[in-house]
Amino acid sequence: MQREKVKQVLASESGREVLVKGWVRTRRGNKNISFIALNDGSTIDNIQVVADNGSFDAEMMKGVTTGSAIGVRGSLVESQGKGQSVEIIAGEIILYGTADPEKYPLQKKGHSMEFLRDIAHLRFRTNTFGAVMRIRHAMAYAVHHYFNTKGYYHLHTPIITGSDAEGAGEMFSVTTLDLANMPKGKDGKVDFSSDFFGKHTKLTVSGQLEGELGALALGEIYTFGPTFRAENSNTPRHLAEFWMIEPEMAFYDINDNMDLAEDFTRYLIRYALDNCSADLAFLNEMVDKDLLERLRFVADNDFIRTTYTAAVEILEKSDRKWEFPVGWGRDLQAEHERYLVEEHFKRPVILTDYPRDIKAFYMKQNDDGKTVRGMDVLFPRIGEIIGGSQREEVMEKLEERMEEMGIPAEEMWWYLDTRRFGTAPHSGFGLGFERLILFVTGMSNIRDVIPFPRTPRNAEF
RNA sequence: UCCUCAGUAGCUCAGUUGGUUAGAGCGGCGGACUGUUAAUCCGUAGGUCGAAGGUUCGAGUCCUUCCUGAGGAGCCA
Repeated sequence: MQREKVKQVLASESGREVLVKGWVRTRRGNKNISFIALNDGSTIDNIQVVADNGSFDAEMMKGVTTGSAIGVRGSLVESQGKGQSVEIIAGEIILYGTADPEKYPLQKKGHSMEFLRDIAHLRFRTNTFGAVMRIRHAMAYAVHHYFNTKGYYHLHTPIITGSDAEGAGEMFSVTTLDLANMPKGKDGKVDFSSDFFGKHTKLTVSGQLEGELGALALGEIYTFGPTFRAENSNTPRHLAEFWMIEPEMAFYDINDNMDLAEDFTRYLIRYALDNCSADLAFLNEMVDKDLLERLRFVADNDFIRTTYTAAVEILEKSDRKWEFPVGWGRDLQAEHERYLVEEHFKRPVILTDYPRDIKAFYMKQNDDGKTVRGMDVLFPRIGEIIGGSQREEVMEKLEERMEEMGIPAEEMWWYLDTRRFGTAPHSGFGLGFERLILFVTGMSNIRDVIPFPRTPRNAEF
């Protein structure tokens, strides 16, 4: 007999034999009858299995407890009780694996997110993490679908890089040298010439620079891969290992870039609303009562687009007391961004044209000599979800900026070659995948939207 | 990394100005109930009070250091 997924069984007509396999969420009942809520991960909903205890081996039935894995063959019938439309009257129960109730850490009752983080290997078996992981999958699929439909190519940029100049944060070193006995050069520094790659290599902090190389030949590309930042960040919005989506497009200026960023994020949110309704309904009920309303609002309304300079004026005119000073040339603090998004505009905001001195070397300089064509997309609750820019395509200006900021041009010869040979206007951005999932699920800590979070002092599992 | 708060049973927490034998709910276990929905009811076991020092006749409670976690800030996606 063919096994069916709970999702299909729940959606199907009663009056037939079915076979399901999954994990027991709860078991209720008395001496004579058992009600088993069975979940197989295909949907947040459980199927109720009704078992006449007398018809089954008593020793086997003792093993059917919360967390155990079972298979059930039986007839699908209209439920006599309330709370579900159909249920399975068990004809045969196969006990695959028991879960000692005295030791199994998951209970019928809710657990704190902190506790579940300590048992991240088992937390997939909770309603919340099942929902989050199904949504995470749907969002990853939607990313690829979106770009494929638009003619973008998925480019696999390297995880291991020899470049020192990505400039997006502290990096993890990658080496096969003996850590207890590192070879030293005459200057006392580590000599990497005998290392695996013959040079000092690190884990990537961004695929952007390589992405630009692809875009300036293939037209439109995107990356979607892991990214590593060795920053000692302890916040609900940062991970040391996270996934980032970085589209890069030839012949796109900053306005085209903004159009894409907005269309892309609103598409993803609409996709979740259209395809993850059961999981979102659960999260809306149990995690964040405003979730669905917020998602619909963002999907249905245009983002505000304004400049850094205009934003500073808004902040200066407000009668709010700022913990950090506001002024042209200063970077916006979290409190400033939150005010703009959550109180002043009350919707997502795209800020552009930042002072050049607070942004990266590769951003295109404006004619005013003061600002660059960078853009940040700011979302309610989570702040910066996207950072991007039009890239500087003029060789002389790029070299000048690198010189000013101490970026070694000789190590970046391959990057500069794209400006040397057939340079063209181009743009791109980075979307933090986990921050997107945070927004879409209504979860409050980024460690709870990735299966196995890597944060300072934590690489368990 | 900085600031604030927290760490007591498997989980979530209470524990008074320092005072006898450290409590509750849930979960587990045993029992009752022929249709339950986080079932209900009765009973029961379960503790190195984060760690190490210190103050005191006496420390879960006060002090010091450290560890761990959370929230805020910075870095950013």
